[in-house]
Parts: sequence; structure tokens; C-alpha cells
Amino acid sequence: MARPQNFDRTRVLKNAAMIFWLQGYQKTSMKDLESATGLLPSSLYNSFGNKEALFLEVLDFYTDYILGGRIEKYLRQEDPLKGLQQFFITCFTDLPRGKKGIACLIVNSISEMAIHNEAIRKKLLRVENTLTSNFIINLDKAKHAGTIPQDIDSVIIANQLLISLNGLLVASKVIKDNDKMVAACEQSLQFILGNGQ
Amino acid sequence: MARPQNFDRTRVLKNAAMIFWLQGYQKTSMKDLESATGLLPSSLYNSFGNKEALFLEVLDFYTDYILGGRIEKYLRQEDPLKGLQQFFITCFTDLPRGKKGIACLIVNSISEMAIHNEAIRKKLLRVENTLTSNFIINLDKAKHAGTIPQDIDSVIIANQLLISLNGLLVASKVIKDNDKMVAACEQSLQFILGNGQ
DNA sequence: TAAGTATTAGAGTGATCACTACAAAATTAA
DNA sequence: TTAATTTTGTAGTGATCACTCTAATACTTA
Repeated sequence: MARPQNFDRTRVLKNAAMIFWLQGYQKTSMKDLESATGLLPSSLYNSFGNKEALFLEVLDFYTDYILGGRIEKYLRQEDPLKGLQQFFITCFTDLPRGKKGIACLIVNSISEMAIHNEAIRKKLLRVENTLTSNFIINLDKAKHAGTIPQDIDSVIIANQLLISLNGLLVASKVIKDNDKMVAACEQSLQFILGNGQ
Repeated sequence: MARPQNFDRTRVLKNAAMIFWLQGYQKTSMKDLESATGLLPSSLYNSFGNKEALFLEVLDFYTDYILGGRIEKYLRQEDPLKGLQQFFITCFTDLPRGKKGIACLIVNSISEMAIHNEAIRKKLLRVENTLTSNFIINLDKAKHAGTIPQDIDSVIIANQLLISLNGLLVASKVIKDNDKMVAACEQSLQFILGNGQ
């Protein structure tokens, strides 16, 4: 066998995800990625192929580890409604130190890249559908627990939740005030989940 | 006096707005803008300053004429609720020939540019606030006409409408099916305006 | 230790980026 | 007709873009 890579692929993907999140795909140059990851161009290209392939891998990493972790940590807790609320609110509070108006990598990437790149679009559509499915799970649990009415349509509410989350994330980019965003988030949740109660 | 410009500034801004809408700010090169507007680089720079200044002027043009026209045409009709519905639905039906997944210039620009450019961010925040104000006007009219209950909070509903519209526009970039988007749009409107009826 | 192989290092590729310099052309006012 | 002034046409600017080439290096297996 041959010389092994002397970098941690997970750490590289994490750093790349962060800079793509903060700057967007097009604004992020390979030089930026070299700085952020600490890798030289030859290592980046040897290990990931090109900028687009790296970005696709970053999206998978973000989906599986970052978003997946948040789903596990917040959504899948004992109280399904509290889980939904925490999942939403932490989108605007669990941000990199001092950052505002950065929304989330998924929504940013949809807005910027979905129309330009079909592979990216399909991947992001799958992420969105995964989120909706998880919302439905929580809503059904809440129905079963009796914390929301039995007769509501979980699919419709889940759709509204995803649409509102995306809308709130867009709003956060112009409002750039995490406290205001938390308030707006709570108002939306109250409206969507509170209605019909 | 001196030689006058021999192009129609409105037509140039319209063509520039279209290509910024379809491609985004960063993907649109000055070469693209030359092709789209039919102007030579010297004319573009002489008349608009630089790419950023042209974009800011495009945003003003879009807000005043395109969006302003849609507010006038759809929102300010006799039936305020029907106006809201038509304003929402035409976001997904009144698109350039055969185009899908292009959302709207305002939401696209918020997502792509708000974090990178403070002048653009402030302008877009104002546009969003204008939209909310217009939604409130229609909701108050509907309350007065008795088509929605008197006791609803117009501001809260208007906020939810704007958040959902932005979320639906994000969704349209991954879903890329105008019929599905119209259905999703109707479901959201039914949920927001129908609840409490 | 030696052969084999992948990674790493660093300089450098052509293409494209936003933008400009400068003179020719066009138009108006005097 | 002339002077003044602005637009228009064209070529070209340095900077940056994603990406590559080649060789040196480091590591594993035999």
C-alpha cells in the first residue's frame, strides 16, 4: 500500500461546510477552501475531485452529521412538540460565534444553486423531504400523546412548518437580529401549531 | 449641450433585471449584461457606474415597476382576499416563458446578497416591509368587508403570509413544477386565511 | 531494505472577471 | 460653422478564477 492522507476528512468537510455556509458557493474560492481546510490545492483536488464534487460531499456531510444531529438532539426528544419548537428556535440561536443573517446551508444552497446544478438540486430536494418526514413523525407523536388535536392533517401542518422555516430563514438574512428572529419563530409556531387547538 | 444616450433606460433595466433574476448576481457577468441589454461596456459603465450600482438600480426598478405593478394589479382589486390569493398564485404562474424554479428576484437576492452587501440588504428589507404593509391593508379591508373575522390580528397574519410566500418561493427552486407550486400555494393560503374562519 | 504507490508541495495554466483608457463619433448651443 | 460635451467603440488592464503538471516525499508491503 501507499502513503495515507495525513488529514482528518471529517474535519476538512466541517471546515468546508462552514465557509460554504458563511460565504455561499460562488463567493467561496478554492483559495478560501485551502485556507479553511488547511489543505494544499493538490490535496483538495486529489481527495475531492473539484469544487462541485467537494460541495456535494459537504452537503452530504452537513445533512448526515449536522442536520442529522440536530434532528436527533432536538426533534427526537420525549416531548414531540417541544422538540419541534427547539428545532426551529435553535436554527436562529445555535449559530457560529457572533454570526447573524447566515440562515442555514441548505436554504442558502437551494436559493443560490438549485437552478444552476441539477445534482445539487436533487440532493437538496431530498433533504427538504427528509425534514418534512421528520416533522410528520413528531406531529403524529403529538397527536398520539394528545398535545395536538387528533383531527389535524399532519402532512399539511408539516408542509406549513417546512415552508415557514424556510421563510423564516430567508427573513433572518435581512433582519439580522437573532432575538427578533426567535420572536418571529415563536409567533409562527404558535400560529401553525396553536391554530385548531 | 451634448450627445444624448440612444437607448431606453427602462428597457435596459428590465433586461438587466431579467438576467439577474434568472442567473443571480454573481453568475451574471458584465458580458452577460452587455448581451442582455445590447449596450457596450463603455455605455454600461458610463450610465450605471459599476455592476453593484447597476444591480441596486435594477432592484429599485423591479420594486417600483414590476412588484409595484403586481401590487396594483392583484392586491388592490375589489375583493381583498381574492387579491391576496391572486398575488400569491401569480408568483408561480406569471413567469417568463417556460421558466421553472426561478422564484423571484427579491427572495433570490436576499438569499444570495444580503450577507455580502449592506446597501443591498437594506433595500431588500424595505421591499419586504412594503409587502407586509400591503398584506395588512388587504387583511384590514377583508375584516371590514366581513370576509375574515374581526378578531384576527392583521399584523400576525400578514407576517405569516410573507414568511410563507418566501418559503414557497424557496420551495419552488427545488420542486420546479409550477402546478405543484400553485397547489402548495393554495394549501398555505387556505391554512393561513382559512384557519379561524 | 527495496519496490510500489499515493500524497504533498509549489509553481504555473489559460480563461474569465470587473473595469478602464482613449479616441472617434454624435449632438447641441453659440 | 465651430466649440463644447457626452456617448460610443475597441482594445486592453491586472487580478482572480478553477484547475493541473511534475517532482519530491512519505508510507506500506513484501
